[in-house]
Amino acid sequence: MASMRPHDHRHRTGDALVVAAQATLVKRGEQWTAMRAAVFDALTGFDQPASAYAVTDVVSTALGRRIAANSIYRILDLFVASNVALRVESRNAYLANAHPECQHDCIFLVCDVCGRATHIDDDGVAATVRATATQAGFKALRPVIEVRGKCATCVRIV
Amino acid sequence: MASMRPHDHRHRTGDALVVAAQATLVKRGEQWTAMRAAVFDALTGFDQPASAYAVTDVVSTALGRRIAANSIYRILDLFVASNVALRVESRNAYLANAHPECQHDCIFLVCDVCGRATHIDDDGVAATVRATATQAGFKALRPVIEVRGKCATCVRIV
DNA sequence: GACGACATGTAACATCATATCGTCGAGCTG
DNA sequence: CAGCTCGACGATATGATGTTACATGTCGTC
Repeated sequence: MASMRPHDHRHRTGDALVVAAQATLVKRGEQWTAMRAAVFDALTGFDQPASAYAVTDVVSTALGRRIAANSIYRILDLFVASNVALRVESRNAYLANAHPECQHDCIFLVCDVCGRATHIDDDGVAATVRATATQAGFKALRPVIEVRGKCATCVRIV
Repeated sequence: MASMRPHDHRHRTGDALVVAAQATLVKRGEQWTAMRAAVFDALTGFDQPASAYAVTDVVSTALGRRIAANSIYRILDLFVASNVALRVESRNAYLANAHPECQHDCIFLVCDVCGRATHIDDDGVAATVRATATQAGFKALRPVIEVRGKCATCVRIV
């Protein structure tokens, strides 16, 4: 199946990722508040996409006081709009974007066994999907490409 | 962008579609009850993907008594499992499958303006997505390919 | 210190989905 | 026919997800 090789930017992790996220937000004229930092920290602390309420719990614990879910939603929405976080539509869940500085139509491989999601950027596949939409007279704004199945680890185990 | 031409089975409508849906269910050893018929009718009555609760309202009106949401969910789940209905993940909504007799990884073009969804079957695109997952060591079971954007009509209007 | 802009809090509500257990009727079997 | 089982559906509750409206806080600036 001919598709461009995914380009090989590094997927950032840890502090470097936080710095990148902050920079991305600031570049958009948004603030990097303690609250937002806490939400982003919470996101990076999960090993799989987290629901807004799971994030709420973690942030509440981290800050030592109860945070309302809608505050978290606001921030998650901002993050998604700013490409700092991503939303897995088929799971109603969020994760930190490992490279907020570049824009992709990303693809999620979501394991139905362990719940983990692998985020890959294959611009070739995305372009194919977009082109198909265009052929149908449709103006593609945001492709949602998620593959439900089993990850390499879980295929062996289950 | 090379992709197979979508094959040209007819997308069924109206009574023919109901018959096809019924046949599909029966072939799986499932019953075609009055309740299920009402749910399917409701689905075909919408011009866009409908939420389970919207279906509930329509079915309740049609039957002249209040139907509980969980009954509708049961039936919708059965329909989806039987390929008689499809679920738009990015909208938490359901629609009747225009050709329940054949299995596809279908693609939705979801208009964010008017809410309508166009259902296309491009096995080439789906195969590309599946292949990409496979390359990553992932066992693809159910690709979710939905393109959010504007339909041809709404692009002109808005 | 008054003001504006924006972030966050509070509360209520709306929507989406599942769990559990009870009832009913269709079809089987003795 | 009596009694049984089984699948479909009902009733109720609850949990999960997402939104709205408005109040309050915080901070930079004049």
